[in-house]
Amino acid sequence: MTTRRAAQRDRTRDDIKHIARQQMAEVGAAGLSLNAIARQMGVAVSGLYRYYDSRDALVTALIIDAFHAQAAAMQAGADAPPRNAYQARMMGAMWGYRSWAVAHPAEFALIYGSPIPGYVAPADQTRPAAARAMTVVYEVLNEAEAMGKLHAPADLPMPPKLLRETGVSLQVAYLGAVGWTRIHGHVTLEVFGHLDGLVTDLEAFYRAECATLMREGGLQPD
Amino acid sequence: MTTRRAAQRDRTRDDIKHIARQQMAEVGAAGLSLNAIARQMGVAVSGLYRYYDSRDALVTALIIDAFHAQAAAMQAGADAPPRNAYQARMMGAMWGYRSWAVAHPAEFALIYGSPIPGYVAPADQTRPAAARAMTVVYEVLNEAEAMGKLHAPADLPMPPKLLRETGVSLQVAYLGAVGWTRIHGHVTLEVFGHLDGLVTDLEAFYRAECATLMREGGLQPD
DNA sequence: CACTATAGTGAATGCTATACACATTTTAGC
DNA sequence: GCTAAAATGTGTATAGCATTCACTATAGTG
Repeated sequence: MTTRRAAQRDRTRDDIKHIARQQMAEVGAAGLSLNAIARQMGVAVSGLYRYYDSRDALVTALIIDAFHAQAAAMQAGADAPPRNAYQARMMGAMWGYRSWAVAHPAEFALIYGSPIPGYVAPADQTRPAAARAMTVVYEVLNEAEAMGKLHAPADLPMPPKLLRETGVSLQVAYLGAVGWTRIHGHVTLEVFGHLDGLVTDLEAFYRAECATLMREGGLQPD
Repeated sequence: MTTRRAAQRDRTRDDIKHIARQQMAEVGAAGLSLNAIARQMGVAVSGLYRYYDSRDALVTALIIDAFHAQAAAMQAGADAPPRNAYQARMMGAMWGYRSWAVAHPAEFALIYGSPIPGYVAPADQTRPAAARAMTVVYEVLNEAEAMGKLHAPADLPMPPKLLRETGVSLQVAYLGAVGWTRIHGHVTLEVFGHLDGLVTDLEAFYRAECATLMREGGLQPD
């Protein structure tokens, strides 16, 4: 129950992650090097293994952090407008998704880019973190739906397990999935630089797509 | 002007790329290893440098091939229906985009996933290859527009340079960009496994999104 | 047929992750 | 306050990686 040493330990683990994020920003997610981290920390590389079992374990920790960070950005965006301004809240969440991504391209690449060579994410740890983002959206949509402000066309069946476990309606699940794919398409192309020269004003373009999406979902302007 | 030796050389280069693609399918794009390729070819790794200046040079070649392969898949999809069945041709191109991606996930990751650590693509070589896919779409949309079958809302300015260089109209450029972001969002999430459990029937879901897109663009059923 | 350009080899360099044995420091129990 | 245990950190060793270079064997060309 001692916390003197445990606290120190946590601090070191955070230091490692912090430097790792820094390096990712420079050299990219897959270029993460324990040696480089140790060098910057002024410590022997073998010592890092006291804090993370392997490079993969560190990557997993970074992935989970990244999912949480993005979800937090979305939550903040969704919480800013008044409670009953559903469209503004949705817009806030979607804007948070993109803002976080363009501000943290390497961490975005880590969670949504190509999988790292030998690495396989331990689903039991990363899945819950990944689900948090969707939860933010579901929350807003649920409330809008309860107020009768949502009229999305859901002409396709959705996974029963998803509906059961999240408790959302068919239309909420459908709109969530459609919304995510659209939003994500723009964001991932923008972050990886594939929209350069194709679009004039990336922010305006994104906003327009979000507006279209909400119109389609029957979410009226507040 | 001899071609005896040159042909042999080209054949070997293709062999290398072939094995590289094979390995990418197993270990992922960033996990590509010259050593592993040489081992499988039963040759000394240093010998590979006679054919590609570096690992990056090989990667560049694979990227260009991948862009062309996907564009070819789209072209084939667009060419299958009758010339004046514009909606079917668009659908064919979009279906080709996704089909190629799910059939070649590693190569898809190579061109649209997170950038490889130290690697920077030589834009002068990869850009033209990357643009080919969009050209396929532009071609169909141009013809549909000329026939008065396209009514896309283009409420945003598009890059003048793009319009000038491709010769497409504002609405075609706009619909192309919107379409790509949507399509790509679904495909990239599907290929990287992020839609598992979120969507019941991935193909039906994709088709529905494509249909929505074309309806929005004013492309009538043929 | 003889010459030469090329293909291919093996060794060397300097990265990387990881494992292990050892030394040092810090904490906990008495 | 002292001692035993636990945790931290180091140095070394192994194995895999990309890349360079000097060298040899060979195949294509004139």
